[in-house]
Amino acid sequence: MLNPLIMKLEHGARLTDADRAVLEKICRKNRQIPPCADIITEGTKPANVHLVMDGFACRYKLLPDGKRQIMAFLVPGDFCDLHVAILGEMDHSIGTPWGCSIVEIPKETIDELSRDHPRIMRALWWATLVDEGTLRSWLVNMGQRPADRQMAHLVCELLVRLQTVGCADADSFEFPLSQTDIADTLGLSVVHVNRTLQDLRGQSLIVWKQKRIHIPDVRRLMVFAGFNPKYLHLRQLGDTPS
Amino acid sequence: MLNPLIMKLEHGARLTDADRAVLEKICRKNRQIPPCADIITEGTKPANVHLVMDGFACRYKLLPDGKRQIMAFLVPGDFCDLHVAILGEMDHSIGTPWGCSIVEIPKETIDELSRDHPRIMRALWWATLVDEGTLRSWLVNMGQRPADRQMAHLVCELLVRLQTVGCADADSFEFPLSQTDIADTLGLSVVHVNRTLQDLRGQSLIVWKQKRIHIPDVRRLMVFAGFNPKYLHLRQLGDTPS
DNA sequence: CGCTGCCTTGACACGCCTCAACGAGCGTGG
DNA sequence: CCACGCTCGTTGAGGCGTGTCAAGGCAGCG
Repeated sequence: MLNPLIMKLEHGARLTDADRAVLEKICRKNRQIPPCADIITEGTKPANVHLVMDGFACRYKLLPDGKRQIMAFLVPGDFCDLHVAILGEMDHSIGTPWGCSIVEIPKETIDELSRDHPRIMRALWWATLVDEGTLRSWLVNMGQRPADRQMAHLVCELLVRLQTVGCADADSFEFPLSQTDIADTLGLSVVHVNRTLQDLRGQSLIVWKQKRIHIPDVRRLMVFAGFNPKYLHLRQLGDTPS
Repeated sequence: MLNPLIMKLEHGARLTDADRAVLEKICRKNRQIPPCADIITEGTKPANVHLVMDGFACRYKLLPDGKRQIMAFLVPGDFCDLHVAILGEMDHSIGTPWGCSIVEIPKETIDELSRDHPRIMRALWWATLVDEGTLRSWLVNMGQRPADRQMAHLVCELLVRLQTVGCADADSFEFPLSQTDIADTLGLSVVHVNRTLQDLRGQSLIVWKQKRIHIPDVRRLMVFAGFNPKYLHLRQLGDTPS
């Protein structure tokens, strides 16, 4: 199986074989995180940089009244805290209610990359900026779309992102989240998520069972959601260099 | 009057007098943007980098059905498109329904900075990451807070950010936006924004008239909004280096 | 076997939206 | 100088989307 980080970065920059070898070496030591564990907690300053290699994690924030807002899903190839060296303390937490495997990369390795491998470093900044674009897209989603299209949009995004790293086939992917997780992502109640989901299933837009989402007609779902993948800034691998 | 960019970056890195002089020089050629003009339009690739020096601008996205979502306010010292060299095409627009003044910085100048002034460059990345933190905070705002607290939170954020660049006094600041702009920011209808505002005024939390917002009791508003400025990652100027 | 977590359903309440109309302020042109 | 048209803020009435509360079903698991 191919390395998801490399697969992802190929969409953000042209890598050489040497670059790939360096990345491959960095990703060697996988570590399994059990379900419901935090990877990084708000207010701390992680010593290493964390990278998801398998499964799902999420950025989230807990409010004083116990509400939780999920602000991003981290899928294989995504960094948790690439920027913490610049920013200092984490202003949110990263956890995995579902379990995942990660790689811990020493900060010094990142420093070495920025010194010796400018192409890789540029690709890492590309990834950070795509994260920001994704965040903006979520904001549009929450602000302007009704619940059913919000949910559809989220599913489209995950399909494309997972395909990019080889973790989804043409019309389905594994999806370990609970309806409560979706509710905290979209700012809806669980009850409403449930009903909306039934509605989407009734329209044959999304079929979700046994921790797997299947999409009978991808194009129809994308139209329904108003999904435009441009914000992910994926370069088709044959494109001219940017 | 002091340069807002320098004032802002002082919160993100330790600058030397030489750094300040370089930044000062970069900001010399102001250009006025008339109200309702776009500074950068979605789908284009700007040739220069744009920096707001006075007034307000905003990142926004237009949906096919005409809805608008404002995703960020850009105040003096904020960059519009620092990252476009890495990302390629803009995935959203930047405009100013209210007029503002900006500086255009050639890309080559940014390249020079990254070669010759690593401290400044680091500060610029800090600014980008703070933008991302702000975006996350807006997501929490929209997802978890009712309209009145959303609005209060937005006002708190703007007060602090404008104070940082010397554009607000202790309890008030100029605010040229319309209620429609606020509605498109928070994902609410104008009518509801209007009523919520009256409610806040009734509680003496916010007084907004003649394009100026005044806050009778800042601490009370922050508590009401659940505002915690940590996400802005402002270093107090006496702090130890990060 | 009886937990416990998750999904599901129903009834009801409320926040927020839409439509529609009107008023205040202001620039423009007759 | 006033009439006009524009934008923006304000109000009212009514409806829908979504939240809350509460209960029950089902599967997984110790």
